[in-house]
Amino acid sequence: MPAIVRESVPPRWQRRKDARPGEILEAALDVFVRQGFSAARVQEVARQAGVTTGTVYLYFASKELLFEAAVMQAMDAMLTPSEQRVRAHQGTAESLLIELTRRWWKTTTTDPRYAGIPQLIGGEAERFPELARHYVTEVLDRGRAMFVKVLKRGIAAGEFRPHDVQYSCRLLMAPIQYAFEYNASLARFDSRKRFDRGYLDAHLDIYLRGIRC
Amino acid sequence: MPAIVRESVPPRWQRRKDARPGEILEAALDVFVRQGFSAARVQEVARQAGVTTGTVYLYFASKELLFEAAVMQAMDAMLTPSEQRVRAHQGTAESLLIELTRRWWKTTTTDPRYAGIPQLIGGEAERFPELARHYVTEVLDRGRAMFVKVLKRGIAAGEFRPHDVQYSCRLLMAPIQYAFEYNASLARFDSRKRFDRGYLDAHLDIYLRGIRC
Amino acid sequence: MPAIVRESVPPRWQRRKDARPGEILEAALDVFVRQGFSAARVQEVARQAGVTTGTVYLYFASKELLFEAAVMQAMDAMLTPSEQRVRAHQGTAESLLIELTRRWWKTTTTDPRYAGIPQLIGGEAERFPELARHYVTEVLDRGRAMFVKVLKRGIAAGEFRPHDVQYSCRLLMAPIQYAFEYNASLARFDSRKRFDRGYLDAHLDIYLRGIRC
Amino acid sequence: MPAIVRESVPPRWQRRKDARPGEILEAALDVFVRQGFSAARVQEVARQAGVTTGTVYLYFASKELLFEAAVMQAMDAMLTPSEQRVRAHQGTAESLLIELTRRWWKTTTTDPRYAGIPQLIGGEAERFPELARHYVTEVLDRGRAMFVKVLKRGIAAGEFRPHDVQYSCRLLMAPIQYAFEYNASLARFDSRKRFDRGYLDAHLDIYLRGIRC
DNA sequence: AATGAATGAGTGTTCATTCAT
DNA sequence: TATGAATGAACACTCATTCAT
Repeated sequence: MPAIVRESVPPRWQRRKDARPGEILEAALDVFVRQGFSAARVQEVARQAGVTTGTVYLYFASKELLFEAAVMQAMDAMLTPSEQRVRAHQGTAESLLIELTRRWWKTTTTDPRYAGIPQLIGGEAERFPELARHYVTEVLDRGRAMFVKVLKRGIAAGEFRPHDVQYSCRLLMAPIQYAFEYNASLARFDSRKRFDRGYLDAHLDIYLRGIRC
Repeated sequence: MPAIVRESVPPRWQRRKDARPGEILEAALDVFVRQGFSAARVQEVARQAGVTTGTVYLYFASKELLFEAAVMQAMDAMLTPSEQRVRAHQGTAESLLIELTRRWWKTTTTDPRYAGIPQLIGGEAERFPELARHYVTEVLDRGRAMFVKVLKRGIAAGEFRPHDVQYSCRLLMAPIQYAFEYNASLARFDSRKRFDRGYLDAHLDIYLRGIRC
Repeated sequence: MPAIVRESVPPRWQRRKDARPGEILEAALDVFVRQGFSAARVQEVARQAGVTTGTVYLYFASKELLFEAAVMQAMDAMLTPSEQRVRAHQGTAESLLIELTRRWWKTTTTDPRYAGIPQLIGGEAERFPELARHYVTEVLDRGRAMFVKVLKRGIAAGEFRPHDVQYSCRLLMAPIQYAFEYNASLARFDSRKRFDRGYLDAHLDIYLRGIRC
Repeated sequence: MPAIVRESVPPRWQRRKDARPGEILEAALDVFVRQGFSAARVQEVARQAGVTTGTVYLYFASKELLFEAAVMQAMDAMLTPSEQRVRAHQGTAESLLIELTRRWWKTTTTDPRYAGIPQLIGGEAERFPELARHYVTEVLDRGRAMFVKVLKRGIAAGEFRPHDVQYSCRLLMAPIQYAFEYNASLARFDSRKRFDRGYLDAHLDIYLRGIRC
């Protein structure tokens, strides 16, 4: 989801200059997504990063800070620079909506490393409220704002019938987000895996029919 | 002569063999949903159930079995008992769809104890695959089958345009399930809490327009 | 091993008049011999005695006292009234020695319930020194005294050559006691089980040749 | 100007990866022999080894495995390395028998650390059958085989009268093994401690007279 | 007397964190 | 920097003992 230029806020989860911290964060993200915060073992993170336990603590003062840093980095990576597309786009709102949605789907399913992040954040919201708040305000709200802009443009242009875009933007996003979560965790137990490309097409088909004039 | 005043010493414990398991399961569900399996403490479950740790192990042989029992019980309670409505219904497929959906929404939001279960199951799918499989086959698949039946009936009756109901049933359910998960975890960090009744109405509005002939 | 009339010493390990305590003690002995004191479970004792846990504590104030009572009772039962035979015997010392030894062997192997007691006492000597002392003074020393008496008589009669009977009595008993312990624990892992009747005969044969004039 | 005095702060711990396992095993053996498996506390083992509980688990995955390792090591150390003496010996079978027996006695009483092992193994045979089997086949059977060889040689040479050496080898060993066990546990409650060097001499005296031609 | 559900102190074990090397 | 052996606090689980029934 979108984002433009990030102001240099120096938060707790600072990244060092070297490559090491990055490798550790990548490994951490993987382990945390698969196991959750509590079940994840720092040693396992170290092993996957190809370092020893002590090294992890050389860069991150605690497991909690490692978690925060890993998730923050992942969230940053989720903020795709799609907002520029919104400004630059010349065609209909509908075509833009389709393009943005397809790109989102493609990005996430191509690199599924981050598909489990939202579920992880939701699951650890009790213990890491700051992270949850960050996700809601910096990732979700920004994505919503982008879609809201397009939906409003479509209404203004007479493409879409007038309606509460706060709801419709959520209804555009929810099936996609649900699909990502499902594919990341439960899909493997489902014999009828239907959260595929056809699912997205069906979604856009029904959804767009539903909001057109 | 004053009667001897018996100071009512409350007994150190009560003997309630039949009630205990249920109370423990209820407490366990609450704790597990909030903290996840690993972060949850058996002692905390015991405390919430009003017993000591040992008592928990009197009824459940291990933390894992306690978890499974709690989630299983909750899943059973989630099983939509609406299938009879589908058989009995006389009106249009659309009206039935609306009724079923509204009932589902109402049940879950009225008794929000179970709203976090799917997220919990998804988060622990790696560690409890059996539970995940059970959820997919016994809860999700049955719910899907119910909606599929109504959608097919609607298509047959000419209410809905022909389409792949495997997708449309998922698209009917996904926004609702996503809303439940969101409300159970992230909503509290969202200043614009819009996964409310209006959201459901908007969903039905857009969705039904989208599949009508 | 021998003993005559026991003076009525009222020790901690008092037996109640009922049958219950006896059944519990019997079960306790069995469990303690098989598992040792620490590994034994009071519940298991109760189960084998056909009562519930609480009942055990109705008769024995603690697991330790139960253990002491069980072992004491068993020791009492090991004290066979053979000393009378020593006094009454008319034949040679050798024939008496053979008779006493065979009787001891027969008694213990016929009713192997008590074969494991000495090993149990030895294993728990650290924790139950009183019991160990009792075994040494009341069981072992008495048995030794009996055999010493016969050996001395044999020497006096010119049957056996003069020697230190403190040693020879121990050397008469040791192979037998070792055989009991072995048969009670390790024999089952031994493919060549040779601590049988032939072993006893060989013992008497070699031993008697060794002490004869 | 006085040199700065460095107060020698002792390090919180030493890093001794190679030495640790051995030290822990030694401590473990001591504790297990004295208390038995169940009564022994891992913490006590750690304390005696001069480490913390966690360190024990760094080298041994569980209390059971620690037990097995400790007993196994001790058993290996018990394996009579006397077999070469049997092959090399030039004198009479009797003199060899005496030499082997005296050496066995001396070794065990000089380093009495291992005197309690057989009793420990016997006591835990129910819980650790593998260990018991190993003891019987690798320690007892090998010791027996050694003595059997010498006894047969003696019979062939006309030193000993013909007899079943399976029994006589056991009768040679049993009084010694019993003495070890006794000295390791009950001897301290015995006012007449006679399982001493004189006991061994008496044993050899009687036994050899018993099997000579 | 008898029961067995409930207790709670204690034990084995894990793992985030530290620090001697 | 980097290591990984060592720590110790915390947790799951057990079981002797109690006591309401």
